[in-house]
Amino acid sequence: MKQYPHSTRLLVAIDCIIFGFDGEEIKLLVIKRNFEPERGKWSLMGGFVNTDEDLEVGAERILFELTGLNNVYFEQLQTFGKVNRDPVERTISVVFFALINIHNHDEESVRAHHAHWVSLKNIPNLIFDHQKMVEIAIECLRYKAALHPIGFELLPEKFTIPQLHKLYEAIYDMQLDRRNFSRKILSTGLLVDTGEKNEQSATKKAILYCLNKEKYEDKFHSFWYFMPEPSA
Amino acid sequence: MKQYPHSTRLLVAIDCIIFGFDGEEIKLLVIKRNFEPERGKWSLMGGFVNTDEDLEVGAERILFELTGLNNVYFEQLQTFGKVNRDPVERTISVVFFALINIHNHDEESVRAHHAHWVSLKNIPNLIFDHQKMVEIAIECLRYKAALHPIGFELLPEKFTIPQLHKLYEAIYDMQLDRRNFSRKILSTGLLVDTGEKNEQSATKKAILYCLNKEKYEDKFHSFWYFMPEPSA
DNA sequence: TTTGAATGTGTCATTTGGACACAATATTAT
DNA sequence: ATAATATTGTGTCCAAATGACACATTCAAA
Repeated sequence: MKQYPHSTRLLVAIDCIIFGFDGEEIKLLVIKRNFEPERGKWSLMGGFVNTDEDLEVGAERILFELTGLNNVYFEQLQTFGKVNRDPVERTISVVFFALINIHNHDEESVRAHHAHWVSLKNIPNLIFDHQKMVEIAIECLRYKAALHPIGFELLPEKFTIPQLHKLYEAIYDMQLDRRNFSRKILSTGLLVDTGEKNEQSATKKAILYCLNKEKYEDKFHSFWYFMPEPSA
Repeated sequence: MKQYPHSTRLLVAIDCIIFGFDGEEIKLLVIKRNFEPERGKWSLMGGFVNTDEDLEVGAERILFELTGLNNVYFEQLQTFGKVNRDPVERTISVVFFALINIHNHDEESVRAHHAHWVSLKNIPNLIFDHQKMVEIAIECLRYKAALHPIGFELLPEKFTIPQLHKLYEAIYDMQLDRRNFSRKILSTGLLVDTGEKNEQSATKKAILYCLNKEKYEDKFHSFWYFMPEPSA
């Protein structure tokens, strides 16, 4: 049913950038391709868009295929469309990035796809323009995490302030004063003391917090940096 | 030369959201379609991606076609790919948004395309999902303008602080204290006094400033809201 | 010359942010 | 037991930024 006869149709792919946090570093989930082209090389997880499939649905499908997870946080990053980005045939790639709790994913699927978590500081060479995609995704993560409380997507439901602190240090690859960070995070009112403590600690056990869902939804879309705070 | 034989190719379009500022309001440039489908309805300016054309090049082509302008600020917004967004045939649309000096564009081309500048507060019904695209573009504009000095793209090279003030009030649709705004803008060091004054004013003539190119490039990529300022 | 609107600059109280000290908690070594 | 050590929670201090607001200056038109 082609009704725009004079226009060319192009292959449309989806690539997924999947971030996790192991408690020390931000990690990226990449696969070792066992298919052509570029078999044996590292790449992002991806696939082609099905004819009857929304882009977001395609992204969910691909994320599920690799991680076995269904309700993960993801958003569209950008679309890459340089003419020669795929040497086989011109392909437009719509790129998504996802944040998952690294301990939740299905290790079986990951093994099946020859996937590995790699440190952002030590990313192997990736095929095509995947390197660039990751760069932009990191920048986007830094952006959003500075303005919206999305970092929590990388942590378990219950988490401690020191964990959160390490997470933000990892995202921005910089040292953040522990005490000022704590004050700032607590002042948002996003954190709720669960009454429990992190029993895993070898020293003083930190308080386990969870998110205040209401405030979370509220604050999610406010950013206000250059603009003044709405005074009511 | 199709070498991914089992995948379906899709139509890929580009749509452009073009913002301008008339001194009072942010305006959007929309066209009245004189072609099918939806002839006679309002829509964003767009076109299909050519086979041998990068996405950005396509966007430039479309922007030039409508405005006659070549070096305008634009960036990729997002890609829209709902299965039924175009009733004729499934079409993926990569959306760009551009900021132009409203007084620079080629009125001839604009007339030829039956295009009009409409106020953001009074946008006519647009075809397909173009309404949604515009919503997201406005949000994106607010985002970026809060964090990066992109507002200047909407003004002439030489501008006054009151103009800038009105621009930001228009972008955020809110009142901003004139004096605090002035202080904040001046403290960035981005503005250079040209020594000239706005002769058009009927009352006190405001100082005309231009951008400090160096600081502009410097500051363009810093955003720092949640994160502390780098202390050097 | 006066008037009125717009523009440039300044003041002040409050809040926020960065640097840093110290007390509390829990494990391990003595 | 007790001390030593590492980690966590909370507080203080000062400088800088922010929001609310006053006042003086400039220009065209009355």
